Amino acid sequence: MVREPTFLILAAVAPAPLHGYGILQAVEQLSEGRVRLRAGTLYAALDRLVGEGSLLLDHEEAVDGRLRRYYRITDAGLDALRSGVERLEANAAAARHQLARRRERRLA
Amino acid sequence: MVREPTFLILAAVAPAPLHGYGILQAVEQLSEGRVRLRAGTLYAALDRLVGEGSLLLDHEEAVDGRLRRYYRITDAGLDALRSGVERLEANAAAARHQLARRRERRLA
DNA sequence: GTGAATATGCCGATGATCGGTATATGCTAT
DNA sequence: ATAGCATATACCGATCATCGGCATATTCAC
Repeated sequence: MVREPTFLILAAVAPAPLHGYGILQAVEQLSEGRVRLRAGTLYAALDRLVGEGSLLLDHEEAVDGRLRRYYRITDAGLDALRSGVERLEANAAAARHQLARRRERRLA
Repeated sequence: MVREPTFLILAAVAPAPLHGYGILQAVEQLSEGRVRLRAGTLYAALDRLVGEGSLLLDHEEAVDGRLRRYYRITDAGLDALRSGVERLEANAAAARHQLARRRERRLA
């Protein structure tokens, strides 16, 4: 399964191409501050996701002499993200069901 | 974050004490066949979860000369499971939101 | 002029999971 | 009878994503 940082990186890039540092901030917002990516995690994940075909380098932009490398999500990346969403929801629902079974058992 | 196999193990044990092999089968059912735990993953996770205080050894039972070791979830384990559920749901919702933003952008 | 934000990237360590193997019993089909 | 499968626990080395820290360079604010 795709892990939390990778999942949120894919989610961050889904709407439109975004550069590394922008992804860092987007992930923090998306997760309401719960997940602050380490730079090492981010750039390693970007390389890996490009290698897998989930992302691709869209273009590079120089802003104030600082290079921005924009990544775009691919169809394969979208598939991975969508199936990840379904998987998270299925696992959450299964766990909720188990917690409900526990409550029933407690009352019996 | 708690990973998928660990999360499903906690969910499996939530309703009532269960032994290792029973957990293996419960996780497979809970995940609708998507997750088949390796024995190594399972027993290592059980030891780890007991060490963390999320599970504890409830009792041992001998059935047909085979020892069954029953594990029970603790209050700390329930807290971990519940916050895991919320986290999965929040991440799934955030990703769905991003996918919707993408669709809006495509149409514009 | 010091520190924070922006921006990318490398590196070693950690740790959960994978995949395989070992051991032992009981059941079932050939 | 015996080979294979299910039950049941457990160890082992390998993999790999993430963590945590460090390096580098520029711009902006105090």
